[in-house]
Amino acid sequence: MPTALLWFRRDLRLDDHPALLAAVDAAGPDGSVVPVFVFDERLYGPSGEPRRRFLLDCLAELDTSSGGALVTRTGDPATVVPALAAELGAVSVHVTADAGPYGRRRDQAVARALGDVPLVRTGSPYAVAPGRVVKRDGTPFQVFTPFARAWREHGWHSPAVRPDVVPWLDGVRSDDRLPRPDLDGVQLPPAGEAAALAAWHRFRDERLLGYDEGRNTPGTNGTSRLSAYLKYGCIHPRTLLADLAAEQGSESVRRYTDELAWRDFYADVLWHRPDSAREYLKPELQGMGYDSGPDAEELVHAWQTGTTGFPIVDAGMRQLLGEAYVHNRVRMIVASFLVKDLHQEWTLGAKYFMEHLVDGDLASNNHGWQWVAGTGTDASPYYRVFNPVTQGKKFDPDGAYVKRWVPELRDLDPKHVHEPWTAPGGVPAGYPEPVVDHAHERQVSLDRYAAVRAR
DNA sequence: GTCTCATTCAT
DNA sequence: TGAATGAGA
Repeated sequence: MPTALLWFRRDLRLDDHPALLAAVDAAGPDGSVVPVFVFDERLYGPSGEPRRRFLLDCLAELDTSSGGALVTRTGDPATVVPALAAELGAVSVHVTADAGPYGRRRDQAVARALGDVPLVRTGSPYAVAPGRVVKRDGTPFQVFTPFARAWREHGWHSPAVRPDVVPWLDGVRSDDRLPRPDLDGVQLPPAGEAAALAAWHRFRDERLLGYDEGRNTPGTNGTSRLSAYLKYGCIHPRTLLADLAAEQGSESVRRYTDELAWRDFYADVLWHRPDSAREYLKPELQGMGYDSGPDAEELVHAWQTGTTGFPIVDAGMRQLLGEAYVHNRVRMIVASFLVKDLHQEWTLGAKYFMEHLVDGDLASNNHGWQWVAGTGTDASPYYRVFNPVTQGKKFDPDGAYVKRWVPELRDLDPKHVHEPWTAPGGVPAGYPEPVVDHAHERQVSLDRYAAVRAR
């Protein structure tokens, strides 16, 4: 009666799950599979309450779909996993490979601590496992477009077929449950695999063909909203790509595929440069002049709370606090504002995002911030400074997004909503005047950039 | 084969 | 500006 352990991490689903198939296979016809999740303070601690809550809810769903068999334990995986394996006399421990810097170290430690019981890594959270797509000379890509071309050429497996029956072993003891964070009104997406599939099907059937247009207007429901599900592996990108294959030819499908390629690209960059989540990929920009002191702290606070007086920035930051999510276009705008207008290091914004986002993913988030800051791998011919007013007018022309999140501006005519200081009655009561002069701060940033480049 | 250069292109 | 690529030295 062999027992195989299936250790879930960022793969909280049963569909398209190669490691699950490997576990079922290892257990054999008479054996059983024990699903386990380990709460690791190193990951759970810094997650922030929205992700902790979402994770707990995903695990509850996973427990239900595995017939109540899910075992949860708390502690250092290098201790907890071998202890459970010994307790059950497990023949092997199965995981989806983790490509992150901490996950790789952790898995090495667990594999070592398991001794004779093999830690079997099957599959990855990506369409193409990080490290696989390389240039002809074998070195990694540093620019997205050539990476995406090679990534498409490389291709990916079809989704793994869900097993008809999994011989889950019931009744294994779990540690005490962790408290479910009370988020005080934050609206999270419904958790779990079934919700992820439903969200995907709705997007695919109703909005995918309008994605090319819709993805840039935060006031409309134009994006897939799958990021939190992808983060926790409630759905695998291959499942999405398999469906997309049926709809080739449209610009929207190509665009959406590109977004999945960005996710793989950033995971690939992190794979090759494990320090790039914290360290500047262009180290020279670390020496730029950044602001500090009480005034700077007050400006950062205005950014964090959505009270900068720039409507699109405030709307974005309030969406972050209200939904633990921000529309992608707006992420770039608020990030640019913190780095270029408030002269803060990208690391400060990346950290704040990671504390509040339900979809917070180290590779996508931190490299996205580096992209905006101009410190990333992406070679840009100019120093990007987003203009919050122009961006607002362009991507939220009727002000629907701003008005949803900034009620103080609801009565403004669309032509004033992105620059309320031009409204006939001035800035509406209760809404702040702009905390900085964008034209001035833009110049300051450009000057500091020129200074650091001249060195 | 390997280096050098011109061309292309960047959400 | 600089990465990627392919042609030519």
